[in-house]
Amino acid sequence: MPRENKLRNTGCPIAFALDTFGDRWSLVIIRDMLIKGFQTYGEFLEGDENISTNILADRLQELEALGIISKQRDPDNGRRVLYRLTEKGADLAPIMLEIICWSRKYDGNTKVQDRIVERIEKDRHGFAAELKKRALDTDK
Amino acid sequence: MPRENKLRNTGCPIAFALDTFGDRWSLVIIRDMLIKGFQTYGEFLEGDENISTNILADRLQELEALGIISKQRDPDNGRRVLYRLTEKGADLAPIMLEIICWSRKYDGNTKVQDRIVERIEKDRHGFAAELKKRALDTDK
DNA sequence: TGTTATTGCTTGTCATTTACAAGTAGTGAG
DNA sequence: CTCACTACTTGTAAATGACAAGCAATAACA
Repeated sequence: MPRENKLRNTGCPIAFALDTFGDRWSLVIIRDMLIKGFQTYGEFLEGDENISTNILADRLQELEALGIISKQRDPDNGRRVLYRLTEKGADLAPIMLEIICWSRKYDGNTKVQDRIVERIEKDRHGFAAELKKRALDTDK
Repeated sequence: MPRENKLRNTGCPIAFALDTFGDRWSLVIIRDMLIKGFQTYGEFLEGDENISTNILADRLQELEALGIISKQRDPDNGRRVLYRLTEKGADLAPIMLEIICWSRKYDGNTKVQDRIVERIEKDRHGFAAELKKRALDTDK
């Protein structure tokens, strides 16, 4: 399906969200930024899941076009590009946390630190806000 | 990518979840079951998003293999097959609700009834539990 | 009991996307 | 002014997706 016909525009929030990040890689990149604090192409590339370089480049461009992330040359090192979450991107934190809980319940292989889980169960909202703040504070 | 190599198995809950429902259609089907109460192939097929019949058949089989849904012939009408969410599937309700909130915030075209949004904001947990219960109670 | 309609699929074809490998371009450091 | 680092682009073969058509089992009806 060509990219420009990708949008379903049915008014359904689930369809809209899937048109935005409904693929195998977008949320992995967003996780890298939101949870792991990654900011560069190289960091994404060396993540545990071994994303292909062309797919990574494509997704970064797409996520930027969708307003989920922004890019900027590193002022301190001109050959480095810094990717950061926008507010729209950082607001995916609550979804991310619910996904973590679900996977932990149903995947024996999933590893999540106990303190993370406790934190989510005790105060999802506050934890999401903290992740969002941290992601946005790397801005200048 | 061949289906059997699809699993990343990195221990990351986000990657696990995406390996389960990280595509353009799986969550749409689950939404149909969880929110709209759809149960049959024909209902899914006639949904607003116009899913292709081969993709639908493939996803239903995959979701069943993953333990997200179960299928059974309708005892009252032998040419009909009833698809239902398992507990694993119904437990996706909290994720679904967070997605609804996010899309409503960022997609001007998204239509969600005000009472739904109020219900989510007021008591996410209780609302998710209600959706789950309703989905599982269609069982016999 | 034979015909027709309903329901849930399968098959075929072509376009698009993915994974993997290799190569290129701009920047900075020595 | 060469060399390495960082962020990409390009090429290719295989897998997946969308669209259209057809098939099979069950049930309703004559």
